[in-house]
Amino acid sequence: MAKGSESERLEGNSAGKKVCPECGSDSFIQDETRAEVCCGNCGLILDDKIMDFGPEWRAFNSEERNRRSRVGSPMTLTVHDKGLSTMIGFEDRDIFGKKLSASKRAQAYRLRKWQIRTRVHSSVDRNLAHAMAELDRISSQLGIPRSVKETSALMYRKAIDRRLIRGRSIEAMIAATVYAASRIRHVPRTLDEVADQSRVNRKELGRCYRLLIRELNISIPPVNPIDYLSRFGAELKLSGACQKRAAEILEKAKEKGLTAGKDPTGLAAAAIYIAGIQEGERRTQREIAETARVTEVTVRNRYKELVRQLEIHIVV
DNA sequence: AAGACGAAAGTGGTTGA
DNA sequence: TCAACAACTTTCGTCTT
Repeated sequence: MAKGSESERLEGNSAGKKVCPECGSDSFIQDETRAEVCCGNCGLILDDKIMDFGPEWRAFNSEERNRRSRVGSPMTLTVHDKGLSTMIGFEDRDIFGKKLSASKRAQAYRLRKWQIRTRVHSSVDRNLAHAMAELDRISSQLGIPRSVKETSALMYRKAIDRRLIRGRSIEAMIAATVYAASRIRHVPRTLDEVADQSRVNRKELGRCYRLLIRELNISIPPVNPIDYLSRFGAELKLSGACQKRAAEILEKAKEKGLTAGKDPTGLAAAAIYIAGIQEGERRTQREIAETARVTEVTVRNRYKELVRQLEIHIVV
């Protein structure tokens, strides 16, 4: 729902159809509070100078001024202090580069000491600092857009509040939030992909994920195979038309109830195989199976099924 | 020779008693 | 807790392009 309205606005603002120069995807995420537009598939930031078109509120007191001010660095949840703090520097010089007096220097030293103590040395913050570093690592490995990263970070913070982290590994819980967030934001990664990039095995990851959604009362609908198309399509260098064709096939399959209980990656792979043949961009079953991380047999079974049930005629 | 096909046996996860 | 079960994987021999 939100995704649709975002991309509509984007297309409305620009002349012609916009596609990501990095991966060719045409889904974008627009974030006015961060003044950014990024690719919904690979997370490439396409425009970081968009205007805030919100009303120019006037402020009548200092509280309102703080709330309504639209300058300053953007807030982010992926840094353990949300990126808002000012660090007291290490050089004992003032802004003009002049040496500080002895008493000022002593004061700066004390401030620094307390800043470090309060910032990183409380156990929650230490945990968060570690977790956010891991989140950075994992999401860059998986090529995950920043909006998903923010969602993960938010979930992790909630998990800490609900005391779900103690006694469990930070890596496992972060990986679980990444998996969950990628599904929520419709750029799913498979359990295996996430597990491969963390030091957690698939089983443990699955357990943490289930715990997370149960305890935080999050309901995540089953993965829609269509959500995989842009990523697999980009990896296989398929045209937009071909990806669109694959999406149509999956829509029809869904209407006919052929998708229930089937591995969504396998379905996406099969649809891509069929669409590739129809659009003259044939890829072998093995190539597709590899990118979708299923076996050729699965691609084959699904595609045979689709062809039969949807009465698709393929001219080879 | 590469790709596609399909049978058969094996695997991990879910369901229901 | 266990067995039945469906979906998927692995493996392999055969057919097609």
